[in-house]
Amino acid sequence: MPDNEYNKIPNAPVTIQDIANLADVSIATVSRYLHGHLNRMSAETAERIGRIIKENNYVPNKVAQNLKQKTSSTIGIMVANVDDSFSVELYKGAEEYLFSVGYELVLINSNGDVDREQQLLTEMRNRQLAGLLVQPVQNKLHDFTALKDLGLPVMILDRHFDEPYWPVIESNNEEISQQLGQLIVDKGYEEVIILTETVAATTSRQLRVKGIQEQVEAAGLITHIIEVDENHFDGDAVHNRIGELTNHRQIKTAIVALKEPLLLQLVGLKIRKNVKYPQQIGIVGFADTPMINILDPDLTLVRQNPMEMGRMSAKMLVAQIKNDDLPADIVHIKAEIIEGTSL
Amino acid sequence: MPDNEYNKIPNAPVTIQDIANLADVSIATVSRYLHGHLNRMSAETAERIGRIIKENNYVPNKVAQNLKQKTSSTIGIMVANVDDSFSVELYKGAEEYLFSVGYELVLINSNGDVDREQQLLTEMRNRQLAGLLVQPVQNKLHDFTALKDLGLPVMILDRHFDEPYWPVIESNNEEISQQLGQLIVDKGYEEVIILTETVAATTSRQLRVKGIQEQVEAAGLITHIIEVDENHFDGDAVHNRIGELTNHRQIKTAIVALKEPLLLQLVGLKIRKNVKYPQQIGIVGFADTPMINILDPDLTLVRQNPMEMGRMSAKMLVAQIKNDDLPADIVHIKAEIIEGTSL
DNA sequence: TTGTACGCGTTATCAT
DNA sequence: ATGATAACGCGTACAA
Repeated sequence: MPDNEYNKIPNAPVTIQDIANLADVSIATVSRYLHGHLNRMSAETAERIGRIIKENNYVPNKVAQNLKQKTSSTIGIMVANVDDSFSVELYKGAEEYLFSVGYELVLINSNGDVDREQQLLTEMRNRQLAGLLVQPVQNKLHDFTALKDLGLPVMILDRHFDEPYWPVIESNNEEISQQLGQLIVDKGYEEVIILTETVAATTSRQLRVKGIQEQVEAAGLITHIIEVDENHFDGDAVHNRIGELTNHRQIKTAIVALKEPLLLQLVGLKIRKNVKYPQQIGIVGFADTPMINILDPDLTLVRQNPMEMGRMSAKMLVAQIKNDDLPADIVHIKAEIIEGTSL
Repeated sequence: MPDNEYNKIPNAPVTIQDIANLADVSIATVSRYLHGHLNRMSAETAERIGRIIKENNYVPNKVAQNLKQKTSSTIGIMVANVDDSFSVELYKGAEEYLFSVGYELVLINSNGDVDREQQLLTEMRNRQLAGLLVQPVQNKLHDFTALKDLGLPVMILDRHFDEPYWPVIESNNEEISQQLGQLIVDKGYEEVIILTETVAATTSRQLRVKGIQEQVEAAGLITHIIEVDENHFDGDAVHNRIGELTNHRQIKTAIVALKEPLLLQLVGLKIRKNVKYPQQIGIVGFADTPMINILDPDLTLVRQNPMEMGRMSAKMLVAQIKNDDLPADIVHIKAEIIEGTSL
């Protein structure tokens, strides 16, 4: 049975061979056309091939291309928590860029779970990825040996390891925290309470605490840290603890939430306990979605730029893929302080 | 140059051929092993192949598999808005299932934009997808002819078209809205205000309005509809409009927000305007994230189950892919009313 | 300017 | 019980 356009089953995808047959040239010529090597054929053939491709709206089979070129066009982004808008913004920024340059982006959710992250990393080899963006849950390079062994191009987002290996994209956590500390000092606060999850767990928290403390303690203020578990937030306990540190002594205090959900909790607390700011208590926090402003347009916020982080990391990843080198650098994306009246 | 294990470049992926060489069998035998046809070889060879596969931790190249089998193992999910937690939950449910059965899921964001959705649909053929989950922005089948022509397995999520074509997964919008209407009646409200974006735009809004109105008007209550644009929400205007419809006439009124962001706006409004419920004004709304409860634990909510919707749609999509048929059905996933004290 | 033929890693048919 | 081999759709030396 001859292999031409007359014996195709209906709706079967049209291949480069089909186009070649219809245009009465070889697949090599069609392939050249597809890759823009128009100078290697006559103007007429080029026109003819182009027309026939349009008519049959042929599009090359990416799977075959990938097999031939030993690459895949899909990139993975392993985020710490899809429920967190920060992670979603990382994704959006990366997706926008990658889509524009012909990659697809697969979202992988480690869900803030160390074990799940570990498992996904080992399963990584099954997926056929060209590269990986990671917002890690763990912070030791050692935990990522599975990934190292893969020899895959990688970018680290939002956090960094004890030991540099892959390039990193982060917010300027320390710098912006220093600015925040200075702002608190300038506003005449006398004490600072930092509300956060376990500080030791991530580098970003460490840097934020460090930045604030440095600046604030240089001005002679006292800082307290309240460590909580976001998933088991005990509003009353926190409220009492804050009470101990403030009311009883009539001291003008700034409360800093290092993460959006905690800021949200804080706002909820403020509403229920009917706290007024900023005469006595000032509130400020890290938040990345406009949503929280719907609720309280007056909040003073530190806003990061996760979308830009995603975009930048995607660009650098593609550069890595193309050059196949590993520039172990750190790029800082600037955060900004949006002043409301809550601080 | 002989093609065996001795001339491999370091770190090159190990192939079925490599395993065959090492095990001193043909690739056919290895392939049989991989597909579990252990009865078609001696126990010793099976053991040997298995061991060598482990030792070299070989894993089959999915790209090659896909090329051979004329399928890809990636599925797309085109959501209306990644900033909306509902869409994210759809994704999560689908991903969880698909991952477990060996597919990867690519998230595509139409961003609530009709033009972008249209463009993505036409570009769909470039991506090599096994199937597509769609949470449509448009509601006319006609707008999806590009997709129809592709002959791709498709599931429609959260909304449905004027004309059935692909199977649909939805919340039981009408039913749950009737229950909500009944609850409002039972609680002794005298009027109902529905806060929503343009009703005509999506079927789910139509069904919700219909369900509420049916039940409530059967009991003789009056309903008002306030249509707003989520992206240009004018709190004062809405507050004034509500004022016109309520305070001035001292009527016990229930306000229903058909969508989480609107409920959030409503709560923000309530806080700023210092409204008390439910003596005079009752508030209830559709919301799918626990987040809103952080803010106000007392809210009465209608909670859908988008994660289950995602999971179910993924299952049905895979079934479609395997059978290659199109059961144009509608599956309803139950929503539930979570009673707080705000209504 | 254009065509032939091989290989990418698998699967599956047909031999032996 | 096992092996040789032809596809899958594409890219690209190498020829012509």
